Amino acid sequence: MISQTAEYALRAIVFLAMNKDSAFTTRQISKATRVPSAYLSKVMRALGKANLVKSQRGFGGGFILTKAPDKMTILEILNAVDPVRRIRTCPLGLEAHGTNLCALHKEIDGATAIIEETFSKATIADILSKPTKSIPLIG
Amino acid sequence: MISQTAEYALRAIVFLAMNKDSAFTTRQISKATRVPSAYLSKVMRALGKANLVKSQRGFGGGFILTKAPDKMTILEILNAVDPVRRIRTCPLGLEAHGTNLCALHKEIDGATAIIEETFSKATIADILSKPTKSIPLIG
DNA sequence: AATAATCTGGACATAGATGTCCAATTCGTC
DNA sequence: GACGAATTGGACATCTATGTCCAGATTATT
Repeated sequence: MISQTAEYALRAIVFLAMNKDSAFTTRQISKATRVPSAYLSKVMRALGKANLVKSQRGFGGGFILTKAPDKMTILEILNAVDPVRRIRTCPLGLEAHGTNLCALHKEIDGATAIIEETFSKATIADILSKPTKSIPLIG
Repeated sequence: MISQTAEYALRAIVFLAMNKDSAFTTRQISKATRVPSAYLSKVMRALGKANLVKSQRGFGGGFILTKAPDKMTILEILNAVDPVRRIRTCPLGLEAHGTNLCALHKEIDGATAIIEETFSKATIADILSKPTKSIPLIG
């Protein structure tokens, strides 16, 4: 459904949102989210480029969210690391089709649109506030 | 959204459904759907194993659907080549979570469920009957 | 200023998805 | 039965996603 990288990015963001007033290092986030730390480093860079987290180098540095969890959607995070790709032109490259998708690709794109819509409405704050038997990520 | 392999499988099935009374060879399907023929051969095998097409070897052989297009759903085809994976246990492998997904994974699995639901309701016959400016796959 | 902690960027390694190829098998036609 | 058409199965090649590593830059502390 979503890539491994996207899964990692979401875990990291949720973790930061749970502790949104302090910065955390890659190693700390890695430990809490069980994401390989070297790889997480890459993912965090991508999140930084997309302006979802800001980073501070050096001693006492780390990552922190750039905005409140209720302003941050799952879709934004996915798009930062592994963009949702809508189908805009005929995947067969048929000139005659061009921008008019056939029914098959309309259907697939329709499903993609539903996902996009669903994830655009789901904020990180929603995740944190949802009653559940398991605290997100940890124990 | 869906893998390349799944896209290819859907094209092949739709093509066969459009001509559901005769058999077509890999080469013919490949030409019509613009799927690399050697790779399509593999995809067709997978569809055969899943009992969505039956094959006939030798002269005059080829592939034909095993059932009517209105009995065949997109989900079945996806599951034949690239199964929709629901999240059933905590992806972090946290013992304490076990089968109780945290809110993040509930959300992701929820989206997966929506896709599963959508595609389980969409039959190949639906695709063929939908009014559209572009005939599926061809011209 | 020296040091240690931390991110940044990029090179490299591994694994899985995608794609190609060929020998073996099956089947219809002659 | 010989031949050509077609699938089957598996080996191999290539590309992309995932994962590891290290040198360089930045920062707080001393």
